Amino acid sequence: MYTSTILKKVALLLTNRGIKILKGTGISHGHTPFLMQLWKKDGLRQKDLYMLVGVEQPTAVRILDRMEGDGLIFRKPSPNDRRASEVFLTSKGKECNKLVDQKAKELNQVFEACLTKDERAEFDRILFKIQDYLQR
Amino acid sequence: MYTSTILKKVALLLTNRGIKILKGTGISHGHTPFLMQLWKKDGLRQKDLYMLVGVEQPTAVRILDRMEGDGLIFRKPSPNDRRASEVFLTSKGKECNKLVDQKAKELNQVFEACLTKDERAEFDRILFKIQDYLQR
DNA sequence: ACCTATTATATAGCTGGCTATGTATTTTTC
DNA sequence: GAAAAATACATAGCCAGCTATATAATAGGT
Repeated sequence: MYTSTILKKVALLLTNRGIKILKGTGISHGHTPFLMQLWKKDGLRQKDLYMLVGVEQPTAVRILDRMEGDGLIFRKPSPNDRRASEVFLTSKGKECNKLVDQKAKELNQVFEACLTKDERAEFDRILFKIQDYLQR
Repeated sequence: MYTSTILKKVALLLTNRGIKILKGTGISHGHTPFLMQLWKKDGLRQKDLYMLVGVEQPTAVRILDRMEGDGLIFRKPSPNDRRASEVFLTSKGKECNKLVDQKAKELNQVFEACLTKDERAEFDRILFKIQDYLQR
């Protein structure tokens, strides 16, 4: 059994659990990494956003389109660069902060439920190591 | 930073690397887990296949449709149950065994390149533990 | 034997990942 | 300063995940 196979399977199981946890909130699991970045710093450009989130530009465009349609964000043309648009949270986008963070913590409790503290620390450390290598 | 976030990000990076590695082979990354099961045991029912692969039934149907279109597999109505179809490898599907396994090994070398043997063993062990928990 | 429930596959339609390409606006280079 | 290169975003179209639902066949209960 290849490590990449099991890793992808676990990621899929986690994603599906995350979807279930978010059901009924009106927030999609694809929105959450964008929301998290915007809660940290509002008014980012699309480019900054998709670099931080780690997806390609057209993926971000479509997710932001839906988030805009759902009333979570709005785009404003950048005053400095007419090619660029800046992304801002609506009040709805700001207010769901606590709810979504609670749901994210709930998902993350999977690890607390099945791993020891040492295992979690080691797991995180190894994941970052792999990420660094793959993004070298 | 949540463990689930970094785990999903690493899985995405790995998936994309796998896609690059498979480019030019005519095999899609979604096909490989199905091929691997069929190399072990040919003539499985669709149901057995998607259970083993760990995806939902409609996901499997569509991937098998494409694999059939690509000449990797064919479906045969089950003699025992007229609802079911059994999935068989074509000669093309059988012959790509070595190539695809080599590509899978190549992808898996990511882990050998950035982790020690002990880290790999620990990482696998933890992944299986999480998988067991999520599939409880 | 029939009617119901279950099962196996297929279809429709959503989300989120990608590459390739288009369009408008900088930025760079000469 | 004009042409070329680069950049920011949008669009088109593919793949792979999902849920909900349809269809056909089998299995079960009375």
